[in-house]
Amino acid sequence: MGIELESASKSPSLGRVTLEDVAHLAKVSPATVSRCLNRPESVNLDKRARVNQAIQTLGYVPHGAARALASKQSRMVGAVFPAIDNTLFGTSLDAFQRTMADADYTVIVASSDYDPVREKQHVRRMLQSGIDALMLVGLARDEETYELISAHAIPYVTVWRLSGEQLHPAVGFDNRAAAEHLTGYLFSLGHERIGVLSGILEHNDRAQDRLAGVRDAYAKQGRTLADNDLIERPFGVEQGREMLRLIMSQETPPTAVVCGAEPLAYGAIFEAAAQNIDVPGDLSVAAFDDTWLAGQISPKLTTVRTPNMEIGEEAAKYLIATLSGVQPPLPRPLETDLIIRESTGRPPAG
Amino acid sequence: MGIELESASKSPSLGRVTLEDVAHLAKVSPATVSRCLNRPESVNLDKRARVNQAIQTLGYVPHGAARALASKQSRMVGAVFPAIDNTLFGTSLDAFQRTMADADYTVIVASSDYDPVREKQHVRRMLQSGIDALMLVGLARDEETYELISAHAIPYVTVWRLSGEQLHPAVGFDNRAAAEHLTGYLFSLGHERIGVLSGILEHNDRAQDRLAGVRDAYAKQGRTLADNDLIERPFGVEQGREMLRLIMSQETPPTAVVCGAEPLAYGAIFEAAAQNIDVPGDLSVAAFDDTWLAGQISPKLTTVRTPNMEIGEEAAKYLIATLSGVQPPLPRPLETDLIIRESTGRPPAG
DNA sequence: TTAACATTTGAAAGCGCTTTCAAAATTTAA
DNA sequence: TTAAATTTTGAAAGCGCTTTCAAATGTTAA
Repeated sequence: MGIELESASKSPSLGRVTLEDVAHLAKVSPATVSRCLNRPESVNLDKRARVNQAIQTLGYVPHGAARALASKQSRMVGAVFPAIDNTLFGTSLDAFQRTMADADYTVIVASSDYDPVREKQHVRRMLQSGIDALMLVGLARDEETYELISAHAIPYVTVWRLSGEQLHPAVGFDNRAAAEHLTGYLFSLGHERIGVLSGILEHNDRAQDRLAGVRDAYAKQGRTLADNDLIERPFGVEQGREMLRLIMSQETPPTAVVCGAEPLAYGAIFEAAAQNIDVPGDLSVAAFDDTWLAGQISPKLTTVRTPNMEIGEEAAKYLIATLSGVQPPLPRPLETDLIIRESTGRPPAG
Repeated sequence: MGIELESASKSPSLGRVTLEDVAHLAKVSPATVSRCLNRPESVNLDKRARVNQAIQTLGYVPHGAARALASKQSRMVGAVFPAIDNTLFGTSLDAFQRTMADADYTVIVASSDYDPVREKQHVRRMLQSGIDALMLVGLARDEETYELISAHAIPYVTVWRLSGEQLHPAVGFDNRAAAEHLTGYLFSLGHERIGVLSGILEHNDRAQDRLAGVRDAYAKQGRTLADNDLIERPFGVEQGREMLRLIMSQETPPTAVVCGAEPLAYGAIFEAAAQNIDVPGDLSVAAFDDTWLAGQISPKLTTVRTPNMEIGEEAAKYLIATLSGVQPPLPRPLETDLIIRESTGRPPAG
C-alpha cells in the first residue's frame, strides 16, 4: 500500500469551493446539495445532515451569479431615491433595507438628485444587475422608464405619494390632502395670507401635490394664493433663510408660511430670529416631515408627521409578498398627522 | 414564393433578448458582440456599428448574472454602515454611491446598527451576491469577518478611522488627535473640568478614539478625566439631553462638555436652554461632525469638521483604482478642522 | 407477497455570457 | 507577387448553479 495524500479526482483547496465540492464530500449528487439549499424539506434527514456538515467544513458560500443565472432570481432589489444624504429618505431607506434583509434580500441603492434622467440611468443599471424588484419615489417620470421596468417583468412600487388612478402600485400618503389640512388649520387660526416656501416643483410630484393642497385650502376660503407668496428653491436651510428674506421683504408680507420640507422651515425660523421676527407672534411657520429636530428646536415646529419609516417598510413588504407569489392587495394610503406645536399661532392683531 | 413572416430559426420577441439575438441580427458571432460590449476597440468599425444598431433596435440589456458568472466580475460593490438614516453616514454613502456610479459600479448597502454580528451577516450576504469590493466602517470586528473577506479575495477598505498599524487599508482621519485638539482648545480657554457625552463605546472604535483623545488632553494638563464626567448613551438628541441633565446634576458640574457626535450636542444645548444654563456663559459645548445644523443653531456650535463626504469619495476611488488593477498608494489620512463658533467660551468666573 | 403509489435521488441539459484557441482576413515586408 | 507578421473573427468550452426527467427507493394497500 502506497502513500496517497491527495484525492485522485479534483484538486482540492484550489480556488473557489463549489457546490460540487460539497457534493463530493457529502457523497451525494450536486442536485441534492442544491435541494438542501433551496428546499431542504425535500431531502432526507441524514443526507441533509451530511450536506450541512460538508458545507460547514468546507466553508462553502454559494455563488450568487450562478444561482441567479440558473434560477432567474437574484434576491436583490433596487431602490432609487431623490437623495440619500438626509434623515427623511434615510429613514425610509433604513426601514426598507432592514425589512428586505429580514427576508434575505440584498438592496442596491442610488440617488437620482431629483433628476429623471439620472433616475433612468440608475434603473437601467439596476436592471442589468438583475434586481428582482424595484422601489421608486413618486410617479413623475417618462413612460420610457416604466417600459424599461415592465420589459423586465419585475414587480415595482412607487412611494411617498398615492397613484391617482392606481396606474402603478404606490405606498404613500395624500400629500395634497395633508397640505390642505395644514393650510386649513392656519386659516382657522385667522391668517388670511399664507406664503409657500416650496422645494423645486419641477419633476417633484410630492411638492406639486403639496402646493395644490395649499391652493385647495385657499379656494375653500374663496381666496387665491398670490404669485408673490410662492417661492421655490432647492431643499436646504440656507434656501429656507433666503426664501424667508424674500417673502418678508414685501410691503405687507404674509402672516404665515407653509414650508415644503423641514430644512426649509428651520431656515425660515433661524432667519426670522436673525431679523427679530417673532415666531409665532409675527409669523407662523409650519412644515412637513416631523423629523427628529422638529420637536426640539425652539420654537417647536408645527408640522405634518409623514410616515417615513412606514413607507420604507410597507414598500418592502409589498414587494416581498409579490415576489413570493402572493398577490398582495394594493397598499392602503398611509396616515399623516398634524402635529401642532409652538411655531404657529394667531396672526398679529391689526 | 410563399409568405414567410417569421424567421425560420429562433422564435423572436419571446422572452428575453439575448446577446445571441443581437449577433443574429448583426450577422456576426456572439463572441464579436461580447467584444463590442467589453473591448470595442478590438472590433472592426463596420461590425461595431452593425452590432450597436442591433442592440438599439432590439433594446438589448446585458444579463448581469451571466456576465458575472463568465467574467468573474459583478460590477457591484458593498458598503455597510453602522446606520444609514442620518446625515453623517448618509453624506458618506451619497458620495460613495455617486463616485461608484460614475465608474459604472452598482452599490449594495446595509446598516449594521453598530452590531458586529449583524455586520458579519451583511458581509456574508454581500459576498454571496458577488460584490467585487467592500467598504466597512471602522476596524473593530472579529477576525472571522476579515477572513471571510479575504477568502473571497476581494479588495476592501475601512473608513472613518486610521488603521493603527496599517493592517487594513483605511480612508479616514485621526479621531484621537482631533479630540485631543478640541479638548486642548477647551483647556486653553481656562476650563479645568471637561465632561464627555459619548456615544456607546463598545464596538465603536471611533468613539473610543475620541475618548482617548480627550484623555490625552487631560494628561497634558496633568489631570485625569473623572469617572463622573464621562457618560455614554446611544446617539440621539434625547440621549444628549439626558446626559446633560445627569452630568450637570453633580454638586459642582464641569464647565464644558465634549460631545461624541452632533445630535448629542444639540440635545445638550436644548436641555441647557430648558434649564436656564447659559451656553457658553455657564457651560461650553463642543462636538464633532459639522453637520448642516451646526452653523445654524443658536448658539452656533463649536465643532470639529470631519471629512464626511471626502471619506465616501476617497474610499470609492481607492476601491475603483484597486479594481482596475492599479495598485493605489495607501490613502493618506484626511484632515479635520476645528471650527470655533459660539457654543464655547471662557469658563464662568469664580 | 406483490402491485400500486409516493417519495427521494442523480444524470444531464441548460441559464446567457466570456474567453481561449485556431482559422480567416488583412496588412506589411521582401 | 508571395511569404511572413498582424489583426480580426468564430467555434466551442466552460463559469457554478437549478431543474427536469426518469430511475431508484420506500411505503401502503390488497
